[in-house]
Amino acid sequence: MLVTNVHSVSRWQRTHEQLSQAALELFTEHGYEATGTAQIAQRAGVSEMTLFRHFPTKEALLLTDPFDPVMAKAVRERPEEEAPMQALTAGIGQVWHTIDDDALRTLRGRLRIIARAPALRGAIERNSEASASALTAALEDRGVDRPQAHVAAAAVIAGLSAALQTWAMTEDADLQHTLASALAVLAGE
Amino acid sequence: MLVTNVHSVSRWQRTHEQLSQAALELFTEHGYEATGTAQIAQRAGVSEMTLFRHFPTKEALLLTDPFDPVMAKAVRERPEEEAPMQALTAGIGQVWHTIDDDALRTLRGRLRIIARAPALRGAIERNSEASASALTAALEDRGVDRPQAHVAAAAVIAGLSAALQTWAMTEDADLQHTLASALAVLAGE
DNA sequence: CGGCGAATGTTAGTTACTAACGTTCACAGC
DNA sequence: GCTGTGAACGTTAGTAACTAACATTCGCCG
Repeated sequence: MLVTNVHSVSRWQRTHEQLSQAALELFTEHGYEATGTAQIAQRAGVSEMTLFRHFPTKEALLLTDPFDPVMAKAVRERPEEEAPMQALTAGIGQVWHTIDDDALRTLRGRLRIIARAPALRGAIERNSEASASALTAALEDRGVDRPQAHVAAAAVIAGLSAALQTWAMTEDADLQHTLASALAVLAGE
Repeated sequence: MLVTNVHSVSRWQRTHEQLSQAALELFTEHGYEATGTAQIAQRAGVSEMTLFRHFPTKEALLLTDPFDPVMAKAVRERPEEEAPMQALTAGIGQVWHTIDDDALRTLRGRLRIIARAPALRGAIERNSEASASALTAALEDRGVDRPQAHVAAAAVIAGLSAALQTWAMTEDADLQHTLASALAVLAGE
């Protein structure tokens, strides 16, 4: 390290971001599979070991969704009489209007990398287990029993992922429109 | 090999089944992650290299679903006026009554192994990309446009997987009942 | 400045998976 | 029965993601 650092943010947080950014750069340049973990670590200016202390797997460098709790909250606050799928689609629908354009651009970039890497085809689903859990809990709070809540949550997350994937790979696609029609389908048309 | 073989089935098919069976045995005995590919190959009486010539990955030893085309056909034959989610749930619902008990038992065994292995949490979803594609195509034939078909298919498959997972891990669960309520939820209740 | 814990480095190893090339097996025609 | 030919298999050597154990440096507090 050449310069003495500003100490406003923790050291851990800094290297964490450096790693994340280095990974995104290299992935977009050479693709996911053609990029090695050692290579990423090098660009971030740390050792390979440190990389794995920050991210448990290579995949984890791509997947960070901060939207789960927000969606769960929205679902919990839907009117009681709505059926599981209705509450989910409605809750999610209103949340996605609140995300700023910058976050959407980076999200789109990540989705593109994922779509281009065969080895990552199921990565979103695997990652979004967390999202599904959050939504399952939200439904349970509404009185839906566990298995059914799990089914509905998993289904909606999968459908949402599919829609986002399409959006990311289509050149001139409007997110709001894509999402709206996807949620409509999920709600039973 | 000690005995000269009967030639009724091809050599390839025989080792293929030996590998599959050896894997299932070892996975149920020691779990998925504690079982090495070399170990599986050894029990099957072949080299590790041969294992990977038959199965592209370690995961592939577990995943073989022959139900896709049947479900797709059923969906295609649903009445025209049904919405995507309705056609899917109805079509799948009538297919699952036709599967014999033996197939269900082995399916259950496999699902249990998967559920017990953290590394395989998303394996079903990843594998069922094929299933999703088949259902997407079926919906397209019904006049649904591609993105929406993809969303609905991915959602239903994910929900179905979740239901099967619950069924496999619950001691005294009736498949037909579990499936019925899952499909009901997906259809919008 | 001195110390103490957090963050990182180093080394060595395991495991899934691949490439290149040599070897054996099953079955055809002679 | 003998041989040739291609499919199936073995061997060796290697890559890449990840892990464990232990040493080292960094950053902050007294």
